Amino acid sequence: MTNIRDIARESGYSVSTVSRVLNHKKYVSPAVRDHIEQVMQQLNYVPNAVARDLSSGHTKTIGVALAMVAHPYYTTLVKGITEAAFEEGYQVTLLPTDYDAKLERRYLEQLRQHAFDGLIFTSHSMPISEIAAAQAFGPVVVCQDPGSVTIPAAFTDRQASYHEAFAWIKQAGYQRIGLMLPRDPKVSATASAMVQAYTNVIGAAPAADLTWIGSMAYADGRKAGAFFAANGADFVFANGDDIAMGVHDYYQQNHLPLPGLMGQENQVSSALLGISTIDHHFHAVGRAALALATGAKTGQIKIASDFIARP
Amino acid sequence: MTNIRDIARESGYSVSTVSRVLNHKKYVSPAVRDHIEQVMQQLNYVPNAVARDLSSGHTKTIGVALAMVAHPYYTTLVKGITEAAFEEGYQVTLLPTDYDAKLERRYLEQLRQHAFDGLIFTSHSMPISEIAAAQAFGPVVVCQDPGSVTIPAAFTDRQASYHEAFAWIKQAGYQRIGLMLPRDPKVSATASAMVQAYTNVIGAAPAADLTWIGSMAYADGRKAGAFFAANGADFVFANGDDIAMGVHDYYQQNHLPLPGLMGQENQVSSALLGISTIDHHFHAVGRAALALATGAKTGQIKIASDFIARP
DNA sequence: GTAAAGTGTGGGACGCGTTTCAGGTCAAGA
DNA sequence: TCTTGACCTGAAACGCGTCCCACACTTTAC
Repeated sequence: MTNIRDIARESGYSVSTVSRVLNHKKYVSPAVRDHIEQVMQQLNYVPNAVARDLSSGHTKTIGVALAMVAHPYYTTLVKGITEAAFEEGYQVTLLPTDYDAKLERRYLEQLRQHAFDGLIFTSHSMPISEIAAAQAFGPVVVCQDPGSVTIPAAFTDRQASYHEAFAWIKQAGYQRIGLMLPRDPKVSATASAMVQAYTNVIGAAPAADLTWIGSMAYADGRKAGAFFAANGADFVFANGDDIAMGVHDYYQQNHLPLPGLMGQENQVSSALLGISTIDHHFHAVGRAALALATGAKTGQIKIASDFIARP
Repeated sequence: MTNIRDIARESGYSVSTVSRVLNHKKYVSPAVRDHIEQVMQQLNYVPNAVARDLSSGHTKTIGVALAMVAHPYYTTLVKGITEAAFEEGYQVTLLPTDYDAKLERRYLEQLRQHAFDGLIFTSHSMPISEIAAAQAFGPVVVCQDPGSVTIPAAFTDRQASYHEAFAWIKQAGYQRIGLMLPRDPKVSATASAMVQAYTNVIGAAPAADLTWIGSMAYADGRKAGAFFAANGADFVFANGDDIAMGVHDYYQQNHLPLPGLMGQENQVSSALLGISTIDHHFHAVGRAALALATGAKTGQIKIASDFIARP
């Protein structure tokens, strides 16, 4: 591999001048520029990206920690992040966590080692306080409401739309309202937000026989369908449109009368089923998160979510 | 930022010894090791990842060029890639192309500059011959059948399942079989494979009034539905389950008699509609592509796809 | 006419870890 | 006793650009 010093020697100019040519800077006479460019061509010279990063002190890369790679929540978020990153000249590195705090810590350590310029946690299993402490290593962004913890965050304001959604359910006269949560509300901010809204609006916390914990995809919806059917739910509020569809299918295939249904994420499936859903605008959240990670914006960015009622 | 030389000076040992401690190498006496570790602790030392990459000559990063970030084909592929990468100690950087050959070239240039150790094209708009030529820059992998071009490739053997699918359609007695293609078959290998199978099995190339070009997602399916309804198709073979669902919805909402339908990708939606589909096993393709990009495997890896018939 | 400003180049330090090679010590085996 | 080899440590080169500073010369500007 030929390097910048080879070019300098071969062309008869200094490394500084070659560097100037390389970076299209001023103060190089046209003749010299041409000559050096020719030599670079001849020696098939390519500047080394890693050396550049080392020298410049940044990588123009943002790490994105995500629990699941192929899941609509993460996919949409990543799309927003990637899109904004591209516009800003950053690249995005995917860091799978599988909800493992150990892995999350490993990625924070990488941030500390300057492997990337910033780190976005699309979800996190570590305590938020620990993540906040890691800001000493570099820009860290979370995608959930950090509460009183001081840390850059981009997230949807779920409460407003959750309240709206439950009010809608209540008004429709449903009595036994089932709730599907992605994970235990003790560890999942999303789940606890749903429980809280349920409790506030309906007037009581969801009963155990109306609460399903651990739903990520369609197949979970089918399993949950059996659970809710057995427990006589007349409404099921799922944590995703595909999941709601799973519930729907269970009832239908077993020729049971369908309960009321509501999903989240505003995917194709809820439109198909004609059920209500909530659009959390994760794409916008992703864009905001990227802006925070690069330092283009600071503080906390709350994005409104929309309750989409369908009769 | 304190560096390895600071540690050497402060501890009274040489840089080499500190490096040995850092990398848990043999030939450091326990006492010295302890002492140096203590100094590193005190000075809050963290090795610089970029300097390491520069020195070691690799980044342990694989670039993944993809046309669309939030699309089931790419998502599934990326999941397979990421999963395998994690196991092998590699990281994955997402490189959005939006089907733009210019961007693809830019990423090849980055490979040349050693920004990553390998590059996977999940799809490509550049001519394959040009990509093959770029192998001089480093490992480049494509995810489509490269034909006679010599380049590492991981892809699904679509022909077998496409043939099976069309044979199934033919046997069912359909006469006006509509075909939905993601892009122009002149530029898309996937599209041309579909056209070829259609032609072989049905006995004639798909007519213009039965061919829809440019379908990526559900919404395109709805548009195509109008097209096929107007042209009297009695069957529609879509290039995705969600797309097929779009077609289905168009017919249903306009109270038209449903045509036969078939999708691809074996997603939730085809199961819901009870229509046939093809599972291309993109997850496995992704894993194979990663193995090729790291050099763990070589050559071309063809993965069988499955035709899933549903009455 | 002379100071100020702009232009063109080079030297060399800096960012930072890895690795090769040399030199020295000490104990086990012949 | 001599050899061999494992063990410990250091000097310095290497991977490769970037950037500040100095120096020299040429234009403007007043």
